[in-house]
Amino acid sequence: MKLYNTLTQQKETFVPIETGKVRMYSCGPTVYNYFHIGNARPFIVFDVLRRFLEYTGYQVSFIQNFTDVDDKIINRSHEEDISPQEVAEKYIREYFIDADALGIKRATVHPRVSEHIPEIIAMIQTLEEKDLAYNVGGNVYYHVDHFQEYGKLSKQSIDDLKSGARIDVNDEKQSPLDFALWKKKKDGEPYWESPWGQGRPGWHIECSAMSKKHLGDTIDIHGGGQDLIFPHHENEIAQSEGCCGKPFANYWVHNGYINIDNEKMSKSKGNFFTVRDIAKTFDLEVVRMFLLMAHYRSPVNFSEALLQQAANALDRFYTAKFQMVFLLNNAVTIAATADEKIWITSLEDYKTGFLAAMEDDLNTADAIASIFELVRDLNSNLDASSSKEAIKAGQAIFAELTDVLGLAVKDQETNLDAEIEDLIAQRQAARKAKDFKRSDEIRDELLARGIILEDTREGVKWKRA
RNA sequence: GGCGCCAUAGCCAAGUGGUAAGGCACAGGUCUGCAACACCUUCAUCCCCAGUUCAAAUCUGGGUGGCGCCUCCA
Repeated sequence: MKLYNTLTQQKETFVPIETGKVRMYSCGPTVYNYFHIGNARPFIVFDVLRRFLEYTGYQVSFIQNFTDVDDKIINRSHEEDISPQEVAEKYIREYFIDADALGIKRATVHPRVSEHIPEIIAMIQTLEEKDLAYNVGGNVYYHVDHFQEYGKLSKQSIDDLKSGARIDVNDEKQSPLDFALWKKKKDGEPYWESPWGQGRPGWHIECSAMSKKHLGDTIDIHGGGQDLIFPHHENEIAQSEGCCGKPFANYWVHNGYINIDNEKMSKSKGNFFTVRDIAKTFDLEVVRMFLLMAHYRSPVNFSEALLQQAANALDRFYTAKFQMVFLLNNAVTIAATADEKIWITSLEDYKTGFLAAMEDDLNTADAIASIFELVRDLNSNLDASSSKEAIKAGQAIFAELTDVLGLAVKDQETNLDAEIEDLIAQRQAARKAKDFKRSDEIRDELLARGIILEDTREGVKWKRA
């Protein structure tokens, strides 16, 4: 497949380091709060990339960290009057609740900073030995001027960065661009013993250390939001390549922002919606659909109206999926006819289109268009006279494609209250007796209870509103 | 100041040289007791100007408008 590589600023054919295997790392959340929809985008995008790579036959080692040592967590622990560890534990649990509802698979490993302090210390020591780090009274900084390639990811020269840098009040640093690898302990903060005294790691070093530990010195794909390109990923490169003397990641993949009224959504701007809040109004699968209907690198605007559009679109998938279940349960013929066999073969075209889209820099928008075309075909060509073989073929290709995207994964509910079942039966009796007034009353009442009835050619069906 | 991104129908959104995918909404039709679902039909020449080319939404130059990074941030 082809992936847009931020490092080279062009689409490149993906070639893994080791045949058949992919090592990828994606920056995970700082666990101090519920995550917002802007955070959700990379989680979903890289989940889909991972699924697609697995679908195409790769064995994927996918690492997504939890940042559980951080200023924001410490602040939160003071606010909530619990320990930083408890804050982190709490929001890691909450992360999984939302991530599960978004259809995000668990990473191969979800490493935590607090469990990698020895690796972090070792890495900083190596950087010190290579004259890429210096200690100022317990604070250790990265010596940016000593890393020749600094700026290669963000396409900035050190001089340009310096001229753009805000005045730094920290006069310990030899250059304003130098960043902390190890922070000296302050009162009321968690700390670990180190060669430089008690303290804790800086933000950037954790990803370098955890990536190295779980995936090795050079990885295939490193992902994250575009806002991490500088300084975070630039600094990761400086640390990892400075330490190991090898390329850190071959492909740097960055997703675009989510905007509110055309402005970037971010916690610092305060214009954000947490996924947890959205879950009150929408099934979170709708959020997944919404995001995948656009290319991962384009900015997307967020609003409830747009989410509703996505919800309606997703309904189309489910209507087709459930219709096939219904048809299969009622089908009388087993084997496909000659015409059906030809039709079954023709379904492969949708897969071809889907794959071409996904292979072109993960074009999920185009891939979803292929699924919509498939859905129209299924709706047009499968009916009560279809054979089980044909219906199963339709189900198989639909499931195969939607599974790659993690969409339309839910099964139809089958259990209804006896009372509601009874009402449906009463309505059927009324309809038979041409008592449409009564039958419409019942339909309205069920709608009020969140049950939508549809009288199809094959009989009455229901679904949740 | 440096670096980068974007501008396609009412809304969303694919499309990097050959005369505009898909979804939502809307309208008309088939189906239905009605409705819903489904299906059929209708709905754009791609921000502006100039250029390259037999041919450009797609390449080049210049505008206009919007956004992002350079500071914690997905």
